[in-house]
Amino acid sequence: MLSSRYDHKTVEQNRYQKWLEKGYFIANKKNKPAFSMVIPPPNVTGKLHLGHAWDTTIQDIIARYKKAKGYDVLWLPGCDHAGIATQAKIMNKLKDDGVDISKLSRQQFLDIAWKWKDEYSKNIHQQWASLGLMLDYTRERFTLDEGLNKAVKKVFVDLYNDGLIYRGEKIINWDPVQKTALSNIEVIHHDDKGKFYYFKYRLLDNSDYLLVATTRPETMFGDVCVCVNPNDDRYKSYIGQYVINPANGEKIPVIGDEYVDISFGTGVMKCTPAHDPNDFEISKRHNLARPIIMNNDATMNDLCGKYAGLDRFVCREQLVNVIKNSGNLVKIEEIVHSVGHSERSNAVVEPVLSKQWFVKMKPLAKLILENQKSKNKVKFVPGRFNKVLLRWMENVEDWCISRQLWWGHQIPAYYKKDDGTIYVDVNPPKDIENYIQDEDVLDTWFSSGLWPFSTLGWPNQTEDLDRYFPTDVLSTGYDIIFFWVSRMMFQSLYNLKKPPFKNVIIHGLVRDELGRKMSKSLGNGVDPNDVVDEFGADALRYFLTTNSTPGLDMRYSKEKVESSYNYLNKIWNSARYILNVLPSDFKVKDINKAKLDGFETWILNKLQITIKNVTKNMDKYDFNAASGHLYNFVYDDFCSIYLEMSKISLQNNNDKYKDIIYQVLYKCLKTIVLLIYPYTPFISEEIYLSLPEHLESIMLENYPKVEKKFVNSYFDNSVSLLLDYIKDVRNYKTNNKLAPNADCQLKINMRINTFDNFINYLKRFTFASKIENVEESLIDQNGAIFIHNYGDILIQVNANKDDIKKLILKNIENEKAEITRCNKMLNNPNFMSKAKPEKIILEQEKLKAHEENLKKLENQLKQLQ
RNA sequence: GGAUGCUUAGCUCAGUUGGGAGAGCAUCGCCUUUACACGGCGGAGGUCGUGGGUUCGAGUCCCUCAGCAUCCACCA
Repeated sequence: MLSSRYDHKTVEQNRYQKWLEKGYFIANKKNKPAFSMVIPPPNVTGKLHLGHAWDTTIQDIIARYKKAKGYDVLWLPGCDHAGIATQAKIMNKLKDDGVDISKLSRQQFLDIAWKWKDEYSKNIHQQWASLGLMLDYTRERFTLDEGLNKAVKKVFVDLYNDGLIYRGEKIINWDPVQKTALSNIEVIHHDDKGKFYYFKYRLLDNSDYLLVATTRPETMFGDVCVCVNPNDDRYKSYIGQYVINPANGEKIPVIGDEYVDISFGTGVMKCTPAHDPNDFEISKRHNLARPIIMNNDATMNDLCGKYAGLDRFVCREQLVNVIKNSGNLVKIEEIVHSVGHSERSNAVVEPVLSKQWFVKMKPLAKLILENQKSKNKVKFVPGRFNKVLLRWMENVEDWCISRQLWWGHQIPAYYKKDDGTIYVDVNPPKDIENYIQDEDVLDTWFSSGLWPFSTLGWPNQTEDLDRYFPTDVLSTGYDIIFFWVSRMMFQSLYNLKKPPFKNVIIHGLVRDELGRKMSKSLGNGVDPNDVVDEFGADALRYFLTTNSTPGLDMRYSKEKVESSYNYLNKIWNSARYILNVLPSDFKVKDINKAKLDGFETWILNKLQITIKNVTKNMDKYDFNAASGHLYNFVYDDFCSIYLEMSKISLQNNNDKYKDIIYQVLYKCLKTIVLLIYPYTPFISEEIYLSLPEHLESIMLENYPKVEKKFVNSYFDNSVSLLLDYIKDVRNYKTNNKLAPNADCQLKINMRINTFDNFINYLKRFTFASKIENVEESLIDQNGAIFIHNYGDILIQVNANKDDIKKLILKNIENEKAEITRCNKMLNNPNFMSKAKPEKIILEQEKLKAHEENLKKLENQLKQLQ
């Protein structure tokens, strides 16, 4: 028996532990078709946020739904080592603890990091448990574990041998705080206030100068020339001459290069090959030197004279002053321009020439582009994200994969000590003592990209790989399509010749109640733990998955979590009522449909429609729509109508029919619980286990199926009629300031078949003392008449004649408008020839009904006058 | 500069092939009726961003413009 109030804490307590102990989460049902997903591995840097809760709840709903549908479901958990983020966090903590980081060895650091990882993955496990996620922990993996390392090394070596990984010197994005290279997409561009400095680069004889504008004066120490467009008549003649760099007094040539945009700025550009990607390209064309002028912490180096050792921005300020004093500063413009920042440290990224490892992207991008034209196309939900991916892949540049960190997969490249010969292999060279392994590690996303197959045992041909790969669904946010989805796709297509998943469900971000992105600096983050504590995991899960549209952001709303909670309370209490009303010797029996009366036929039909609609939308991963159908059924059809009506039925029927009502109540309740179960497993399990007959757990149940024998809409019209009558009387009473239970007498004129007890139901819900069935509706001079589309009710109360007249006139107007509308359509040759036949018949029937109503109304109006 | 998404009730949002505008919260009135006051019943509230087009018919399809948001590329 359920307690009198829905209390999420008692419902959710210990439940997860029991599911775990029973092994319900473990995939191994070999006799069933396989269905698999891998979790997007969260970073071991902190707590899970609402975005994780959203993403994983979507997956849990799918997992539980598919399991109930008869699949052998594998949902594989794991965490990501998150190289830069984790290393930075650990280093900061060590600093705070007073540890001298400079004295830390690589191995010492790694020992600390692994302990950190254990601690944080423990937190993550706790959060997964509190959300109720159906994860198969027997297969849990970590992106830095041994198996993954084996996969990473193999992929690196294969790509290297295929010429798709190379080591080269290029301009990369340098994070001077983390002191590592970054890939292009780890750089966040946003508009910052800046300055545009105009400097004179004077000719050697000081007869003239070229005006050069720059936003980064400190890079002038790396200038090797000044460029103009050879087609620019203003400056053509300067090509071949020399000018003086006002920063260091060095003489540099003026060269012509068509890259220079004649219409931009002054039309003269300084060229700093080691600190700008475009300048680097120019230097290749003109065979220029590429001096690097900064240290790896973005302080100036020895090439910068007295500025050596100064931070780049301090240097900038001082240098500008010096040049100003020398008379070579013309003006400073305040501008807003886009500046690249490190995704993790937020430091201004310094473009700098550096030797790094790269993945050659064009051939790999081609694999994706071709796959998305083939039968094996990965289906994106919503579909537009496929285009987002393709557009990016079409323009993708080579991927810088080496990171100057310790926490990650160390690159399996070895350099011979004497001559630097490179050796790349999954195993170290035999004469390892003659080699040094590359110190760098790989970008975290390199190993995440192998996640869908490395976790299943690849490169070994394991049973799991055979059974569960490719995975069926991947769910993730749109913010990591480029980082992760694309990389998994080409890695899988390259290494396994198959796409890694069949469907990708893309969702948005969870924002705060004001629509702002949740962030630490704003302090507006909502901790899922707090929400679970206050409203329960079920309410949170329901809120997250039913208040959003696929692919769009959502706002967190405490009100809506609360409303979800109230919905669950509604289900809880309806269950409590039903379980209370069922006789103690209740046994589940087949319902003989031949013996069903109106309301039972009606509700069972509604139930079938609900099962159909919910299932249809579950299959489309449209959880908002699916839950909406159930919600309407629960509130409107079941609780507001059937449950209330069944109270009357139970009073007015014999024991035989009462038993049918019990069976129907039971069936509805059980079906509701099974349908909502994927969303809200805890409360569903609790109610399920309270049912008179049940299995060991709702997790072993099958998903409801439409029972065709109960599809029967015969009584729909009469139930609608009854409900309309009730509603109209209530409405009438409210509008006439009568108490809901005020006595009234009804005269009704029924023109359709109804069912037993129709009058009893009507009486009970309108508090009518007398109900008469009359041939024609009449206006009673003592009371009001109520006019209805299907029939008429005469409500005998003391009412104002004018009000009645008004009401009739209003109804006449409505009917006329409807008739006009119908006529317009039916007289339209295009409608008649193009519309579906059933639509035409429908319109004709409507027209007929409206015309009849109009006649009656006009008749009534006449009587009243 | 390119691309995408959004604009519907006071607020937050649904609205699936074009065929009588919906929910939650808020609000107003009535009801403590024996599942639920975390409730029930009834109501009020919308020229569906602007302007045009297609259509018998447009929140829905096409075009224009505006505002907001996001992504990509970026000029020194």
